[in-house]
Amino acid sequence: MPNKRFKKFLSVKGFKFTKEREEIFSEIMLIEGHFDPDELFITMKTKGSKVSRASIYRTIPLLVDGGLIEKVEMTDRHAHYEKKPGKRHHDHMICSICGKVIEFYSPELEKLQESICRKEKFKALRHSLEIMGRCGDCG
Amino acid sequence: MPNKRFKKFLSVKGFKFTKEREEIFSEIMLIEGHFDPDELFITMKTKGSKVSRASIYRTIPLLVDGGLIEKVEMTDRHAHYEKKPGKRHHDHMICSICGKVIEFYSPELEKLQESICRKEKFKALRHSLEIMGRCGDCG
DNA sequence: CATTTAATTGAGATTTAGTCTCAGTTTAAA
DNA sequence: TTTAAACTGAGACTAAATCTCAATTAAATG
Ligand SMILES: [Mn+2]
Ligand SMILES: [Mn+2]
Ligand SMILES: [Zn+2]
Ligand SMILES: [Zn+2]
Repeated sequence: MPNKRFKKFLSVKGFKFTKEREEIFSEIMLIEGHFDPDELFITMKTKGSKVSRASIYRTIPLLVDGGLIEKVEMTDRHAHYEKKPGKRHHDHMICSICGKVIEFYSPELEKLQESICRKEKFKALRHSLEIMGRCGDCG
Repeated sequence: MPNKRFKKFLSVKGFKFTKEREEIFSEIMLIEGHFDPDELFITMKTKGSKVSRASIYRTIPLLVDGGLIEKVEMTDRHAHYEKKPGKRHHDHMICSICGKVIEFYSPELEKLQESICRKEKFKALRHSLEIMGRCGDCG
């Protein structure tokens, strides 16, 4: 389970493996698709969790650093994340009419980006590509 | 001057060409590189402008819609923009160590994106690609 | 197991980017 | 001109994210 990876990451970094962090982490692992910290907080609270909003906002960057989730930074005013393993990297098309999000992955595009970075002597760690426009349904 | 383009855009959309909008627009055109709305407000205020923060926040989306500026949405907590004409579209590599921003433009990459969108029946209007990592200087 | 200490927590205050309200003003078309 | 709709500024408001600090807890050490 990815639980092991999280535990490992924490100990390597000298952070503690607390029940709050575990709870937050495993709740996130249940989520299919995007989530935002506050909606996660509400969900957990509804389920009876005592974990605070502060702990959620503190744990999320740890998970990002540990490579377990990634920021997808939607068009909205607040940050969105999604878990990384289980779903390989992909980019987004976002319809500005209906809000639909089309996930896509193009190996050619990824390759091309890598070669561009190489040319600039830039060591890419992650990237975010969002294409805004109108989806097929919205003409 | 791009001023004409802005005026045209406003009249086509049925919006009014006010002195506030003109002032904001021409101030932006003076800026080389990125800016954020609040720093623009301070700059203008310092120069003696009476334009309100609200008008700045109201005018910026108009300029984006009109294709005169674009959101670059930096890693920060608030939005950044930059003027579009004079400088053709480009994407960004951002060094997470020193913060350096490398602007690049790859016609191949743009072409590839277009063809991917066509495949999804998605009509792309704009996009933002940010590659995070470490620049040459930062190893 | 008991001790110790630095990390972590929750509650709520604080910050701040961005939006909204509304009465008064301005634009531009007629 | 006149007129109607668009626009403005001041400041209230919203909400995402961060911070504060006293109390708690993980986990290393003996
Ligand atoms: Mn990609
Ligand atoms: Mn591009
Ligand atoms: Zn759509
Ligand atoms: Zn650097």
